[in-house]
This record gives sequence, C-alpha cells and structure tokens, in this order.
Amino acid sequence: MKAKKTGRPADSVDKVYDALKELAVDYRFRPGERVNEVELATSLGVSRTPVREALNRLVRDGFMSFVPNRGFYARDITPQDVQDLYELRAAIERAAFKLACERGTDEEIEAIAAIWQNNSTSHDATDWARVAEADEAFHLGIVQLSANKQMISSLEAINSLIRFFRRIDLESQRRRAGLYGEHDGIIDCLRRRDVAKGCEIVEQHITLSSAHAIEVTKEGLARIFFGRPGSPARMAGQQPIAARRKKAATG
Amino acid sequence: MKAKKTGRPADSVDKVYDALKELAVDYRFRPGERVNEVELATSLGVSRTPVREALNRLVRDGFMSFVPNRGFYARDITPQDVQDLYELRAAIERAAFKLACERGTDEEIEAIAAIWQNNSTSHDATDWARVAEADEAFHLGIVQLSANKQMISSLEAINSLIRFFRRIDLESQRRRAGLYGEHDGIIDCLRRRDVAKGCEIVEQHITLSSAHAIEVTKEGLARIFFGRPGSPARMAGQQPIAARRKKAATG
DNA sequence: GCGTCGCAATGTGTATCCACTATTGGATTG
DNA sequence: CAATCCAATAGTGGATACACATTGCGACGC
Repeated sequence: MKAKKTGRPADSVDKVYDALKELAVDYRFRPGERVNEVELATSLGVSRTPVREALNRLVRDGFMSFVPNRGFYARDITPQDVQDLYELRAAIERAAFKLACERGTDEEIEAIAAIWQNNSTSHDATDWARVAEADEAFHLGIVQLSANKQMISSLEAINSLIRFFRRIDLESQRRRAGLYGEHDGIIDCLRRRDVAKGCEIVEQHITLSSAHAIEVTKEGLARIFFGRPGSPARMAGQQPIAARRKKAATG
Repeated sequence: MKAKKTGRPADSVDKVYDALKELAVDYRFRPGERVNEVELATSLGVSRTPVREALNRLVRDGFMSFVPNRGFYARDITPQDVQDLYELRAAIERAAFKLACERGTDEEIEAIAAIWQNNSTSHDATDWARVAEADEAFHLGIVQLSANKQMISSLEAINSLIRFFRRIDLESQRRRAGLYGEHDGIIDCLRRRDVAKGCEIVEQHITLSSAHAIEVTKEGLARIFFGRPGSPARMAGQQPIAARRKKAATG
C-alpha cells in the first residue's frame, strides 16, 4: 500500500504558504527585497502558480508587498512599524481582557494560569525563545477567553508579524524583570474580575515593549544582516534566500 | 488612439479583486454559498488564474473561506460575527482616539470636524447611505490622526466587512438619535485633548451598534434573500451571482 | 567622456491544458 | 421502496506556454 495517495498534493498552496510564512516571520527575506517567483518555485519543487497564490496571501498578512509588473517584495522593517504593531496589540488585548473578565469561566482562567506556570518554570529560564513562546501563548489564551473570533485572529496575525521582535524584546534585561510579575498581576485581576486594574496592567505591559521599538528594530536589523547569534531559528549561517541569485548567474 | 495600451491589462487581478470585493461587501454572494471560479472568470472576461488570486486575497480579507478541492465559499453571516467586528472596531478606535489626542494637530482636528459638518449637513439627512459614508469617513479620519498604520489598515478592513450592516444600523431610529450628538462630543473631547472622556464616548458610541447585532443581522438576511428595499447599491432586482448557475445548466 | 537610444535578457501576467477530486443522477439490489 | 454503488460530469489544482513589461548593458552620437 502506498501510504495514502501521492497522486495530487491538493494543498500545495498551503504548504508553500506555510514554508514562505516561516521564512518571512524570521526575516529570512531581506527587508524590501524583491522576491523571485521562479526561484522560489523551483526551490520548493512546485510551479509558479501556487507560489503566487501563497504570496498573495502573504501580502494580505502584511509579510509582502506587491507592485504590478514588478512582483512581490519582502516586508520592510522600521521602528515605526514595530511600534504600530505593539500599539495595535495593546488595543486588542486590553479590550479582550475586559471581555474575558465578563465571559471567561473560573476554570478557563485557572487553565491559563496553569499553562503559564508550566511553560515558564519547567524550562530553562534563559531559553528566551521558549519564554517568548510561553508569553505569546499566555496572551493569546486570555484573548481566547474573550470568545471574540475577530480579536483572536487579528492577534494571531499580529503575533506572527512581531514574533521576530518579541524574542529580541524578551531578551533584554529590562523586560525580563517585569514579565513574571506582570503576568501574575494580570491573572490576579482576571480571577477577581478587576476590569479597571487589569486593563491598566495589560496596556502598560504591552506599551512597555512598544517603547523599545527603536532598540529592538536596530538589534533585529543587525541579526538579519550580520547573522543571528541568539536565535533558535538560525540555520547554521545560511544566507538569506536571495543570495542564491548570484549562484544562478554564475552557473 | 487606444488611450495608452491595450496589450496587457497588467492588473487584471486588481480589477477582479475590486469587482469581487464590491460584490462581497454588499453580500451579493449568498452567505455560505460556493463560488464558481469558471463562471466568475467568464463573467469578468478573464481566465481562472487572476480570479483565483483575487479570491485568495478575499479569503485573507475575511470575505471568503476556502476548502481544498472544493473551492471558495462566500462568508457566512451570524449575529456573533457582526458583534465581534463591532467590538474589535471599538477596541481599535478607542486606542486610536487616545493616540489622536497626543499626536493630532489642532488643524487636523478642525479638518475632521469640518468634513463631518459638511457631509452630514449638506445632503438630505434621510439618505442613510450617505450618512453611513460620512460616519465611516469621520471615524476613519480620527484613526488616521493616530498615525498608526496598522490601526488604519485594520479599521479599513473592518469597515469593508461591516459596511453592509452599518447602513442598516444607521437607519434605525435609535441610532440616528445619538449619532450627531456623539460625534460632536468626540470632536469636543479631541479639541480639549480629553482622553478619558473621549475614550468613553467612542467606546460607548460603537458598543451601541454592537448591541444591535442580532436585529441588524436579521434585517440584513432579509435584504439579502428578499431584496433590499432601502439599499443604494441594489441592482434593479438583479439576482445574486449564483442564480445564474441554473441558466447555464438549462442552456 | 558622457548621455541616450535600443536591444537582449530576465521575470512577471495570464490563458490554457490536463490530472485528479467531488458531486450528482440513475441504475441496481436488498 | 429505500439505500447503495457506479458512472458521467462539473469543477478544482497545478504546470506550462507564451505575451508583455522592466531592466541592464552596450553601442552610438554628441
């Protein structure tokens, strides 16, 4: 038996989309750089058609821009963009916290508290990538309690866009200091359904990161162009995708 | 002389996207209905390729869903979805108002006040479609003062998704009553940079609409399936796109 | 030496073609 | 008569082919 069926992938676009998104999340496309469709297609073993469809999705996700007759370009990176994203995130999480206080059950709240406890204590506390993951899950969990699908999907989209910077942000001493206490405070307010204070903490908590946008962006640029010493996603010195163009030219 | 060049459209996708989006905004696709690619393609005079790319974008915009090997489906319509959208909108506009107080100049604020005055008084006050347009412009204008690109584009996306319901919402007596006074109040707070009170009004102002989601959705469904007596976008009794499938079958 | 024109190479835009999947209507069987 | 299986058809998934736009480079003229 041949497993299941190899006749038609039927979800090439999804696979291509996932692959490209992963690259884009980690800024493996250099900011502002033109993306070559045929190169991507051959590199992924598919034709240009699914690649273009996936790129179209990524445009909508904010990872690519598009210029007719010129093609797709990787997202740029400016401190303002990073700050804007954090501000929007703060707005959504604040509102979601309010709704979570109204709609979340005690059990659901305890579940989130437990997840954070597990994730944050069971691993090496210096593995910042893991901490960032736990942080993302914690915040997303609260927003899920709001039961507002739009807020959830918006936050997920934002999370993808800022994941690269979140890791950097959480590595800075300044952020580490407050993280655990602030999360405890949020959970505490959630338990007591203290909307006013909880909103305050959530907003402050995220705005803090927003304020560091410039430094975080600077560090991010350095990692993109000079390698990424602390990043878990680094690929043993692998160059950004586009560097391969040269090779093709010389071949 | 043929204008410029008719050799290649070069932006078929954009045109198709705009056309389909306009249909989707007005719920000219019946909720949940499967969208036929070939039919759309022939009806728009292009091939399936740009249609699929446009549909992919619309998926990202929230107007379509997609099932592999089955195709694209028009967005569904539930009161919960409408409410979720309004809640998210309230969250963004509240935060944007705060930023607008900090970042907007006096001139910019007066410009928005003027635009609202013009739009809301120069036309027949019973042309609710126009009122809805002015309302949308007013709110978007304030968010633009926040200078937060993410908030602006998110709000634009939300506006497209709720435009159909906004018209309905503004037709109800209950909403009309408060609209002008609330907008004046918002402008007033903006002028005085009264963040606390302004946020309050903005949030309330939008939450009011959120609370009517069920009625608005009901009315919306009625218009989608039984015609749309008050809508400015009605096409002289034209049927929804998909009705044409039958014709093709009988031909 | 410098600017400009034009041509060639690279790459995007989209139509079309074929493979495969889902669906539907009808025939067959319990 | 109802449920199920099968075949025909409609429709999607993706690769390819070709037309056109852009761009870079070299030749030519100034």
